[in-house]
Amino acid sequence: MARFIDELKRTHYCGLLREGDIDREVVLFGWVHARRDHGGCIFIDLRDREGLAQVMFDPQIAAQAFAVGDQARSEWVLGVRGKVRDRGAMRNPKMPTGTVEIVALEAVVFNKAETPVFPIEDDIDTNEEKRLEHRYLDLRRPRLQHNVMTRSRIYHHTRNHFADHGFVEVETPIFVKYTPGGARNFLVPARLNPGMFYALAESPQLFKQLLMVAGFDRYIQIVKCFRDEDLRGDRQPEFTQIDVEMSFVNQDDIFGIIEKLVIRLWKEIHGVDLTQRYPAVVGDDGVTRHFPRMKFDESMRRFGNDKPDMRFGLEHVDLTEQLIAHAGGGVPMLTPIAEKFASGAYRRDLPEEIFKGLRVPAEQAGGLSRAELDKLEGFVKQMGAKGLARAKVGPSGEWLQSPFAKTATPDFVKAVNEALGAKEGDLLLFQFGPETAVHTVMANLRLHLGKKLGLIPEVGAKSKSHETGDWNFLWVVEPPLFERGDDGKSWAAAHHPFTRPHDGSLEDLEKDPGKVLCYRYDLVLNGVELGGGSVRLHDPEVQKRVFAVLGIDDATAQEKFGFLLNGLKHGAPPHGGIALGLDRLCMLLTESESLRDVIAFPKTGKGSDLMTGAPNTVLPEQLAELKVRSLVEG
RNA sequence: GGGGUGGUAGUUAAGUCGGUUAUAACGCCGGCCUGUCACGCCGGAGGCCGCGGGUUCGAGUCCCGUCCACCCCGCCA
Repeated sequence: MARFIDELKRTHYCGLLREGDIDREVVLFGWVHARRDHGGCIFIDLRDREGLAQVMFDPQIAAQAFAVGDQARSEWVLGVRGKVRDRGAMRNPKMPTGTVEIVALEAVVFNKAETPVFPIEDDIDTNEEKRLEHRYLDLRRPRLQHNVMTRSRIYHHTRNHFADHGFVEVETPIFVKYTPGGARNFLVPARLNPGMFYALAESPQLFKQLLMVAGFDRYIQIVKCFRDEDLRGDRQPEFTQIDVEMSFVNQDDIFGIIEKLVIRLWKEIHGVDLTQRYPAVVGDDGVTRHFPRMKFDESMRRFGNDKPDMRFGLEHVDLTEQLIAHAGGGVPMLTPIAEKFASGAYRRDLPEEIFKGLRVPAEQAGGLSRAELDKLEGFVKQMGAKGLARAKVGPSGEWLQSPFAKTATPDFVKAVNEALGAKEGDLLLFQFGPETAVHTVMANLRLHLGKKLGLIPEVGAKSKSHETGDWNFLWVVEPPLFERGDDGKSWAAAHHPFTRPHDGSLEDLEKDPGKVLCYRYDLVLNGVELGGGSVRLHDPEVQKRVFAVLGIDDATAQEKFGFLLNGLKHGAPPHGGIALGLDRLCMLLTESESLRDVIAFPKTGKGSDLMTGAPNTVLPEQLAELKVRSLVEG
């Protein structure tokens, strides 16, 4: 074996051999991808991270090499010295290296391998469970190799981009002080301080603000974050953010640097020039903008969430005004809501209950059978909806097959039809009740219908979205600063309490907290939240007023966030920042269906690592050393 | 925390109304084959039917519980 590696160094990656290498003597190292034995001669497709190359073993040419090829099996690790030759008429147009093959002159078995649990190729239908158990095999598959290497290039371009713009990369602690609010924290027992715990940082939020106070001016970090919440296909307990903070900037400045990064990444990774779709627009204020912006309020009204997928229609229409104007329109289910508005119990500008409709145009609605409509009702019920009122629009605009049809007044029907733009054959779907519930149901219903009706391009390797340029970016801006607390009466910070209120909203802080907007923003791509951030509150007076609304007194604020507040008192520059979800960015750039496909060693929906077996129980002695007792029976 | 789907050979699946020896494809092993590239031909091995209880003369199949994975809601920036 000493000859290979010590004397014979690799000269080429298998997957990169081309016609230009013909007649060269090469040394290749790789895995046996496939072996075809013809008795006299043997073909082996040798695989490395760059791809496959066909190696031909001929006993007439090299008996020693042939013996290796004869013995070799799937996934054995080989070294081959050989000569590249033209395959002539025998070329394989399906392979990038298909015009050439390597005639083996000398070969070595570095290692044998057990029969692989599943084939090392794309488009396998093996359970994800099996794939995660043997992740080292899964990662050998070309698609995951590509994803992991693409991710590496994303790190590289991201760091270069920020370095080019004068950003300083700083590491912040992972073991941090527990701060209340937001996501649940993972806790780490502090052995040197019995009974005490560190929290794993859910983000470097407070530290990056303090780096601004420290004067670093522009901060970047590609950083792991930890949140102990329930998981999804697009959520992991540990994930990576591109974390950014800048001093002496406004919202436009932050958008500018992020838009440039995104444009650069799409150019470098996909070769797509996003500026064709999103050319620079210089506003009256002299600021250059690329991506469109939408106010939070408009997004909720039209799409029911703050991350609209604008690649298709099926927008929502708020019909609460029509409901009020027609006193419930004769529909018993709707009348109580109208009465609440009439009596003044509900405000029109901040309604507690609303009535929304969604129109499925006739050409798409025709494809939905009665049974499928009933299934839709099941779909919304699993999200807590009481039902899914619907109506088919008749020739004269009348409602058919509808629970509202019997009693709805003609004027109300007409008003609703007009608001929705309803035409004959259209299907109308309605939802009414508490605002947040209606929005959740309608937003999910819209996405569900979009997929079902084929209005959203398929995600995955077969997707052509990077070719057709269906990359739909959007900034969602100006959300409310506060939302109702769990009790429905108090106020809680919608983002975090250090977000700067909108200039025009300051007078509402005490009068009408629900109306206060703020400098917070999310970057959305094709309905996926890529990241978000805010301009921070650096005025101690306004900060005090915000805490007052939240019911946090000075002592409590000091106890919870003392270190940040102290920092802000010592000369804090105006600052703001953003964090982009790197995993999601990779997912979209590699057009993967799951976050797990862009993370080398991901965890399952219960947060376990099927390969290593984490988390696991520990010995009583280990707990004792940490002064921790488990409540679970061993 | 709630709902849905699934777990049978190494892998992916079939398995009817509860009834003889649990099927198939791919993979694997052996033999043959010098131009294959989804190589081909002949032969063969391979099973705790997720786990634990129950019903029954008899359970892969029915019932109860439990574990695991995936998807959705809640939760989560």
